[in-house]
Amino acid sequence: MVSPVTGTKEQIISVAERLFAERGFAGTTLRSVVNEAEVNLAAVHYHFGSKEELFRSVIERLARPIVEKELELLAQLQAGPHPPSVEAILTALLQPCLEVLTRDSDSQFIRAQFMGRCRTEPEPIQSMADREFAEVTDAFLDVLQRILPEQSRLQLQWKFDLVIMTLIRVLAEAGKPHAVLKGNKPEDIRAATEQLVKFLGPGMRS
Amino acid sequence: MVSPVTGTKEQIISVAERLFAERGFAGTTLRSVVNEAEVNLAAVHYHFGSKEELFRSVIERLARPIVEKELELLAQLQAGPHPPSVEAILTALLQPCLEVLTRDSDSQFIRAQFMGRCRTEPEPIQSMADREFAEVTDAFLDVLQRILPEQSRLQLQWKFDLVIMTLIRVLAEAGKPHAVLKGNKPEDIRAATEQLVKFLGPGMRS
DNA sequence: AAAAAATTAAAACGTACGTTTGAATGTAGT
DNA sequence: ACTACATTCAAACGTACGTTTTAATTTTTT
Repeated sequence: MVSPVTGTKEQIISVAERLFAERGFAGTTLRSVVNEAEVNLAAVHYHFGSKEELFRSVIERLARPIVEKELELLAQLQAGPHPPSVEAILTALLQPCLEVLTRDSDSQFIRAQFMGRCRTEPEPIQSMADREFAEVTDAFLDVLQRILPEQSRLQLQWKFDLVIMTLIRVLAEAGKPHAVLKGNKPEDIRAATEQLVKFLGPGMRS
Repeated sequence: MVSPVTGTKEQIISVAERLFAERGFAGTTLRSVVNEAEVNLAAVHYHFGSKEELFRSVIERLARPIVEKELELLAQLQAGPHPPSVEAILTALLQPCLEVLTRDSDSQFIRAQFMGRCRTEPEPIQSMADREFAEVTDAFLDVLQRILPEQSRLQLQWKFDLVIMTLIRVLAEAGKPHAVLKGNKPEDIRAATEQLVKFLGPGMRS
């Protein structure tokens, strides 16, 4: 080993995350990944087996901390004495994403753009991401259903879906001139979360 | 000519629209387009010059009727004696899209998915679509600014962007089990528009 | 009907893709 | 030091891509 800042495997995942985010699955070549990662082409298949499995690895590394944080916040809300407000639930959903997805990114909001890709890529890519977030999706829908019993499950489902889509758009546009999310400083994240909750909260109640 | 239902050029655009929508720009091969369109491979470069120009042609055919309809509805609103409500503006924005994008599609909601692609493809694809809708975007922002003067232009811009993103998501998911938009019948479109306006209207006012 | 222009057709161009191979190198464990 | 294993490397594999070329064919014009 010459002196990679981190291991080959992590290096590949990091570069792949950015390129997949910018150019999509089909638009990203393994050769461009290994060039930027400064590793050998064959290393991808040695460590991951295929391009598709590399994509799955990127999803997993990204999703795990978000899912855990969201489930934790949701559990806290449910443990409280009073049923949580719509706004509190939305905050528990949006905050971890905004935090995790904008953290530790040397350049820009790569992880956010990557998340967006996951929802627009053709199968079987899309299902990979859905599966990774299925647990937290169900949990949130259950809580929402409890405090909004007058709305049908169907309504809650498409509204939740639109909330996620909004979040992803916000993240994908983060840092751009007229974006909600200006930067990745804690105050930026708090401000953006607050604005988004105000934007989405009323519609959630129908 | 053996017996193409319509001209070669239109045939190519129609198939390309669907495949671009399903697989994205990079994920769609010209060979798959000409196979399904039952035309010769060279016809693409004869009629369009390149893959990129083919994509532009798809955008143009799709955007023109929507832009015209939206500008017309907006002009009607402004011509009225009273300043229009947020809800009326949202309806003028959403209705034409829902109508045009779900009309005449033999199979499913292809045009809608295609619109979504335009916003997530890498440059220069994304700018192509932006340019095509720039006029109507500016017009809507101006009207919104007039009736919501207490909000900054910046706020209105990102909110408008989120509305468009929501619309695209609704269209992309149209027809699926838990979608807002159930089908392409007039009553389905009216119902979906109404639900969306209720969902987005309050947030628009902040 | 002949000439001109527009369109379609088949084949090949060079390039780049994901993947595989087999040898070279590094890293433990004994 | 030797063995066993894990990792890296350069090179090549077959395939498919966007594009070009040249000729055949159809359509339009005169």
